Amino acid sequence: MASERRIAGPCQAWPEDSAFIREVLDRIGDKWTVLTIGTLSAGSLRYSDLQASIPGISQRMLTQTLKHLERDGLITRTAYAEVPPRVEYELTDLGRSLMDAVTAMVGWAAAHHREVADNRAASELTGVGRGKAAVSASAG
Amino acid sequence: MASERRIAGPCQAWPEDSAFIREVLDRIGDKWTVLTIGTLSAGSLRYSDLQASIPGISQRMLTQTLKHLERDGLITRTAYAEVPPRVEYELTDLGRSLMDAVTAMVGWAAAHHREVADNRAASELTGVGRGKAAVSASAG
DNA sequence: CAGCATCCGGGCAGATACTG
DNA sequence: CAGTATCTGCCCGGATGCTG
Repeated sequence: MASERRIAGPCQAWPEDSAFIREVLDRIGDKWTVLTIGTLSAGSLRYSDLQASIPGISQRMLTQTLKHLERDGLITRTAYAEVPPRVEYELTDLGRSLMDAVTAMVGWAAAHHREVADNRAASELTGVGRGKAAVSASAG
Repeated sequence: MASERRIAGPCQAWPEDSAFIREVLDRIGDKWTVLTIGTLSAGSLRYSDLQASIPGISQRMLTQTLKHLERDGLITRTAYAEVPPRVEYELTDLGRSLMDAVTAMVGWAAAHHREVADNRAASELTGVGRGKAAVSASAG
């Protein structure tokens, strides 16, 4: 909604400022960012919950990811000055808007990662995309 | 279509195998991959055209990206054994299906990258997500 | 034209130890 | 519980030089 001013079809060259793609990729293209946003789609969660919900993540990466997301206004951080410290993270509207893209990505992954893995395995056998590729002879 | 068996809503924990997300992120989460797929959405293109269409890309990255995409069955590579060598790359159906996700991502980027940059600048001033964050005092 | 091989610097990201 | 700080290895990614 309210977006595709550019791209979205046949486009030979990028609008010279493909930098904003880099911007977004540096953010949502990150594995941990996607997982974090997806996890936060459930609603407000605290630090330890996030760490528990995202299997392989380290404190460093979780903290860093959360900070970046907060900096960019994708999530909010609420710290309660209690005796047992408690900090809750929640998606902002902007963060939720990003969820659409993330969901599309995750959806594609869920739907096609099998195919990809299959093609990958097949390529290993045939040697496609690996070393010298077979040349399709054609009229010259 | 035919995808969201999981996620797509309130999900506390990832299905233990968030590995497939890593899979997809390692692929389309890459800046050059996104740009390459987006560029190939125009149709069949040759190596030099791709390099010209993607401003900052190096031969190394272009070649690497193309190989990975070919390995995964997202694009096809057709080499013509002519005197002036010519190689054309084209998206497969699988590659085109990925375009939806990529488009969503790019669309979000185009629509909100301004907001993100804005929030980012504002955070720099207030110190949010940077060093010590202000603690919101609350009832215990 | 369409690649490949190599060197090399920078930042990403894990493990570990410590703090409020 | 919710982080911070540091050390370090690894891989990304650019620049260069060479081939078919």
